[in-house]
Amino acid sequence: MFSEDLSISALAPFSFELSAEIFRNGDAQIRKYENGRFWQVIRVNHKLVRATVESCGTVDKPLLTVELKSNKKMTEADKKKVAEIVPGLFNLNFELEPFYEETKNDRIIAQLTRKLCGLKSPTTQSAFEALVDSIVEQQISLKVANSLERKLIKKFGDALNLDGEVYHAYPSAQALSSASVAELRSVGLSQRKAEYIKNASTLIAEGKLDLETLKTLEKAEDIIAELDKLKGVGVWTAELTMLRGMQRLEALPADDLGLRRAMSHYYCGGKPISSSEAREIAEGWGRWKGLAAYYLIVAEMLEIEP
DNA sequence: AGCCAGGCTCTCG
DNA sequence: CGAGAGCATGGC
Repeated sequence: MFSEDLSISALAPFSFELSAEIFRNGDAQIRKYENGRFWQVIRVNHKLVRATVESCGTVDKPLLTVELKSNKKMTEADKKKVAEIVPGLFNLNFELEPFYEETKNDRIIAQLTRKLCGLKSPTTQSAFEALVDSIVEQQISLKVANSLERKLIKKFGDALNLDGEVYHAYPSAQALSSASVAELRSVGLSQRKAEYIKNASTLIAEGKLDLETLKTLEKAEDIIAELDKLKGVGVWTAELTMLRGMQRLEALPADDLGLRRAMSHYYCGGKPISSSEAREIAEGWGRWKGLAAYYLIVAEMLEIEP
């Protein structure tokens, strides 16, 4: 087993503890945060590497240490690649101050951002992962979806064996493309979702769809429109893919039940709201409405009141 | 037991 | 076109 260490800085303010909290009840073989340590398998130049991240700085002077373990020897080029990948996972280079400035007129968001200062939203290593997860999560409860996602990852994701402990990377588009619909269904997916996932994976594996280019489009609405063309992908799935997998935080997923619950909790005394009411409330949230939405969801999860 | 859960497509009228 | 059925599994 080979081991390497490096340290990575982040734009302040950044709270690693708050930002990693969302992974607390993750799967230890996939991605988890526990006792101040976050780990997951990442793909680095075709090698599988377990990255373990800890904070050794503060919110105002953030610094992270990353420990890498692999069965293959890692080069300087690999370490350099990790120094690009890890900041993406936690949006380390996103500047929060302009976001805080733009939302200061919304009393509730302003108070929550103060209590959650330094919280950044996570991003999957590839946009593909966010797309597939979002398709899996359509309509069903998050508990069911998480169970299906874990099965999908463990069945189709490459395994990394370190000292007898097995970890899984997220399945590649190639792996899900070459699986049969029946195999995909065996993890509990419906016929339709298995077809959607196989279809999107095949387009990507064949180079007919490039999500990593799509995410650079200037207008968020163009990204959503492009994703929406995929079979099985509507606006909700497109917005979640963008927010979770493309570091594009402009979209407000107003159709999202979880967000509407959080908004109703903080803005309407728990009375259920429609998606158009959600859009009205979010008028004052500035440019990164998806990030404001994330603050609400995390605040609700941590039972923080303004 | 049965209904709903962080949607979407297809089919009818 | 708008409304309605169907989907997979787990929790209540």
